[in-house]
Amino acid sequence: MTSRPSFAERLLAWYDESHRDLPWRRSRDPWAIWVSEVMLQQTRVEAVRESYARFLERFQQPADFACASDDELHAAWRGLGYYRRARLLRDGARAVVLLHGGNVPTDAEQLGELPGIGAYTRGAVGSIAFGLPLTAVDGNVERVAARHRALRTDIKKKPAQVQVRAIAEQWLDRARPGDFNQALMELGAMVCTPRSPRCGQCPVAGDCRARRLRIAAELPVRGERHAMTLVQARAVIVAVRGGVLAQRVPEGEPNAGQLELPSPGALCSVDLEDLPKLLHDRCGIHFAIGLPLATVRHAITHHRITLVAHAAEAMGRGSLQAHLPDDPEVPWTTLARKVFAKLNNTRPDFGA
DNA sequence: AACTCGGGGAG
DNA sequence: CTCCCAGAGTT
Repeated sequence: MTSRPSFAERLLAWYDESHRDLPWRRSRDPWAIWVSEVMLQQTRVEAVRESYARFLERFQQPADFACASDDELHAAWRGLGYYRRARLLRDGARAVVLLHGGNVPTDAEQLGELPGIGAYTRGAVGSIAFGLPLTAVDGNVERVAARHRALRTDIKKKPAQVQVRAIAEQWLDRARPGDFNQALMELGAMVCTPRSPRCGQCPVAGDCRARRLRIAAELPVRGERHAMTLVQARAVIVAVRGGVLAQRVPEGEPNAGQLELPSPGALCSVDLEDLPKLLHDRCGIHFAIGLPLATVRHAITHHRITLVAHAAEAMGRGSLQAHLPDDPEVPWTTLARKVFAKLNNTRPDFGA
């Protein structure tokens, strides 16, 4: 009786035949791989495509990014979200400069000790850039493993995580670990998708338990999600020479360090009558509030924000500074940019 | 173990 | 609308 090709053999044959030609798959430079892996954390491939080449051109080596300013960092990361990832990547780049002479360490343990590099990124960079026999378990791998073995326990809980690790370890092709890890993720992204999996195209469908049980689309099992919190926020638009007044988002709040329109906070529900006092508390300035100019919606983590931006005049400036609304180098929050975009649509003279 | 961080595209 | 994505750090 001839045995079926191994899981890795079938997967790699499929990958060699049909994988996407993505920019980071054309490089074996550990810094380029690292950057791509961090950008891809919780972020779609198409969103990363746009930022990736530009980032690497601006920051060709860890040492280049290690000395980036906060505003440079923000400009390079704009549109990707999770800006903390970028700061951790910079921390990691600084550690590489300080501890390893500017070269990404080829040792798995040293790799894993760098800021921002957890188990997944260590496995991805180590296997892809250096050929180390490490697994790289991400959401795709969790899903493929849960389905192939019909794991019905909560995929994010410890027991399932341990099982998925063991399965990936067993599957891993130690001759081509980097290609294997990418192939597993490619399968999750293109075939074993969260909804409507394309089992007919799957190279390992033959021994997939979930498919045999016809429960592939129901796996993996996830726990209850955090309920959405509705927020009715308000902000003011104060047009001055040189742009509009902006405040820095304080540390400890989402988007810390970026610029927002003066407001009691993007996650703070506000009645119109309370707005002047709350603004004074936050900015130390008295504002005369005018009519609403724009209403925009935005979602951040588990908050659903409806922001009303009012025309206003400021009695003094305090610590607020004027910035140009449409300058891509200014670290406006996405929420603020949505307001500007709306104003440009409804009042075409606004940006000028 | 639970919670936090952004944003957008698919279904 | 809802869900999920090449996760990691903090508490």
